[in-house]
Amino acid sequence: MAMQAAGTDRPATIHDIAALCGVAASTVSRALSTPDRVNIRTRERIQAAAAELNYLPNSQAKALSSGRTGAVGVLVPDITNPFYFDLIRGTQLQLKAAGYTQLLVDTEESDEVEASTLEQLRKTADGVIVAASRLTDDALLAAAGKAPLVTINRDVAGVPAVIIDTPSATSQALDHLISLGHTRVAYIAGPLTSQSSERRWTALSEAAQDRGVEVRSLGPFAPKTQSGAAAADAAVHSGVTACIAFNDLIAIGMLQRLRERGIRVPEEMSIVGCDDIFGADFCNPPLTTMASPIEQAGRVAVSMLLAKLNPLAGGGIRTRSVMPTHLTVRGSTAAAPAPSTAP
Amino acid sequence: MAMQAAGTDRPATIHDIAALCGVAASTVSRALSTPDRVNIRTRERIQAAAAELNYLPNSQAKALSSGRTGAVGVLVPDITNPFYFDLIRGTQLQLKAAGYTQLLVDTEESDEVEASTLEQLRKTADGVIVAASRLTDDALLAAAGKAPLVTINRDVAGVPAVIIDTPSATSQALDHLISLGHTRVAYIAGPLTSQSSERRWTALSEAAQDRGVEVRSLGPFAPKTQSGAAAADAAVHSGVTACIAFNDLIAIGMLQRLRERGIRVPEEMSIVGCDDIFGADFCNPPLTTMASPIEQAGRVAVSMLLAKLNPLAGGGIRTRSVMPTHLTVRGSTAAAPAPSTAP
DNA sequence: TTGAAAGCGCTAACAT
DNA sequence: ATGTTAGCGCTTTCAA
Repeated sequence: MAMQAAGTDRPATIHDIAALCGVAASTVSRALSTPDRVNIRTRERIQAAAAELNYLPNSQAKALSSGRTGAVGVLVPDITNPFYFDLIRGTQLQLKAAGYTQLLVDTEESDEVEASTLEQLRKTADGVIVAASRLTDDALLAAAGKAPLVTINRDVAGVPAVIIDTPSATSQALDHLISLGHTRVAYIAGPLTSQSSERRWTALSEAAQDRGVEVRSLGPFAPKTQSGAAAADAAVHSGVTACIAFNDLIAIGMLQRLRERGIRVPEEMSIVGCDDIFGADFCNPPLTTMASPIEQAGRVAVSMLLAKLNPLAGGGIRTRSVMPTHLTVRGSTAAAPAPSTAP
Repeated sequence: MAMQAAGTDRPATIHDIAALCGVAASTVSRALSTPDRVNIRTRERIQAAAAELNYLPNSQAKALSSGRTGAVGVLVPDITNPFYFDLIRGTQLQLKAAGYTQLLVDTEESDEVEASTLEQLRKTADGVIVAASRLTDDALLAAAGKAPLVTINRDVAGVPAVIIDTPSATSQALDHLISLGHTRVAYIAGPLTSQSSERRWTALSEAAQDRGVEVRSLGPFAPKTQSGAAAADAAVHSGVTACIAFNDLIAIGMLQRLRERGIRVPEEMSIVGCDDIFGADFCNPPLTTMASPIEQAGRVAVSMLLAKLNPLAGGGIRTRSVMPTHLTVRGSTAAAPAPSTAP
C-alpha cells in the first residue's frame, strides 16, 4: 500500500521524509510537532510524504531529546483484585485519549516494590498515578516532589489526590445496620498500611459514638478472600451480629466461611462489604456493599496528572477530588437476631 | 545518603561515573552491561561509583542506541475480564524476573485497536504477547513476521502459541453431562472472531456425534455477564436440559437470568462454564467449570518469547505449548430432569 | 520560514 | 583491557 524508502524495509525516519521533500530534518520535525511554525505548503508536502512513507515517530528518540516520554505509570497493589479493574480501565482510556501510554505495575502490596518502581519510573514516565499506596506519608511526599504524582485513596498534605469517599459511606452502612436493629457491630480491618482502612474505622467509630452503639475493630486482615475465614471466625467469636468489612474480597470470604460453619447470613450475621466489585451482586447471598464510580476516579486522576504535565490551562489545578460513595443494599444484611445468644 | 555529582541534582549518567573514576564512558558502559569484559578492579571501582552516585541507567537512551527497549507488550481483549487477571500476573512476574517491563494494553475486543497497537509496539517493545487475538490468521502471521510474537489461545501455523486446551475439557464436560443423564445439550458460543470458541464447538460436536447425543450451538454472544440473559432465554427456548458456555462470564450471567425467571439450576437446567474465573466458586449455585493454570500459561508465553529474543540457548525453541485443562464440578450441574417438558 | 549543528545518554565498532 | 569515535532518531538552539 505505502511505498517504502527505496530498497530498505526499516521504518521511515524524519530523514527519509526530509530527503523525499528536499528539506532539512529539522523542518520535518517542526512540521510534525509544531505545524504552525512552518510554511503551510511545505508542511502539507511533508505531511503527505510522512503518510506516504508510513512514518511513525520513534518515541524513544523523542523521549531522549525532549525529556518527555509520553508514558504514565499506574501503580496498583494487586492486579488480581477486581477493585482495580475499572480503575485501570479508566486510567487507560483517559490516557490513551490524551495520547499517553499506560505503564501498569503490580506492586504486590509491598512498600519496597512500590518505592523502587517509583524510582525507576522517574526516567521512564512523565508522571505516575499511585493507587492505595503502601508508602509512608513522608516517602510519598518525597516522591511527589521528584515527579508529577497523583494518588488514589491516599490523602497526604501536598500530594494531589483522588479520594473515594468510603468513610462517609461507612456511616451510612452503620445507620443501615442500626435501622435493622443491630447494636453490636464489628469493623473488619484491612492492612495496617492502608490509609483507607484507617479512615473508615475512624469514621465508623465516631459515628458509633454519636449513635450510642458498640463497634469494635477486628484484624488487620489481608484484602483477599482467603482472609475471610479468619475474619468470620473472629466476628462470630466476638459476639457481634453484623460486620462492616474493609472490602468485598474479605466480605465474600466471610460469606463462604459462615456458610461452611452453618451460620446463616443474614439471619444470624449481617455482612456489609465495600467497593461493589465484580462478584458482589452474584455471590450467595448477594452482598450489601458500598459502591462508587471507580472508573471515573481513574479518569479524574489522569486529568489531574495531565493538568500538571501540561500547565497550559488558565484555571488553577485541582489538587483534591472526592468521589461520592453510596450504600447498595442486597441480601447479606437483615434485621438483627433476637439477643438470645447474648453472653 | 548518596552523594550527587557536584552541585547538580540531575540524575547521574555514565559520564559522571567515568569522570569520577577517571575512565572513559565506554568503559563504564561495559562495566555495567558486560562486566566480564573489564578488569575486575576497575569494574569494582566503577560499580562502587555507580552506587555512590545513585546511578540509574536511562532506558530510553539504551533503547535508542541498542535497538532493544527492554519492554514487552501484552495485549488482552478486555482488561476487566477476570480471566485475564492471572494471565497478566503471570506475564508480569515472569517478565520482571527477566528484567523486562510489561506494557499492558486493553484492545477492547477490537481488531482495529489490536492492529494499530501492534504496529505502534514495533518501536516500543522488543516483542509482544497477544491473548485471544481478534485478528485474522493472515494479519497475525504478518505481525509475527515483523516482530517476535507469541499468541495465547490462538493457533496459527507459523506463529508460536500457548494453547489452553479447553476443547478437550469440553468433551469431558459433555461426558459429565451425559453421565448425569442429559441428552440435549447446547453450546453457548462466544464471539465469532474467537478461535477458542470455534475450537470448542468443533470438539464438542464431534464428541457428541461419537456419543450419539444431540448438541446445538446458540449464539454468538459477547463474553460478558450481560450476555447471559439472552443466552439463558435462548437455551430455555431451545428445550435443552444443559448448557456448556463459552466462558464463566456468560455462564454466571445465565445463572442470574435463570434465577430471575424462576428456573432452578441445576434441577431444571445444568450449566457448565469455562475458565474457572474469580467468582466461579462463590456464585449461586457454584459453577461447574473448566479450570487451567492460567498464570502458568502467561509465564510460558513469556519464556517462549524471551527464548526468541535471546537465542543463546542450545536447544531448539519450543513453538507451541499446550496447557492442560480439567473439569471442576460444582453445584450448577446435576441429573437431567425427567423429560416431562418435552415438546 | 528554514537550515545547520549540537546534543539527549547510551552502545558498538574500531583502534590501541 | 581500555579509549576513541560514531551514531541511534529526534528536538532545539542559533543563524541565516
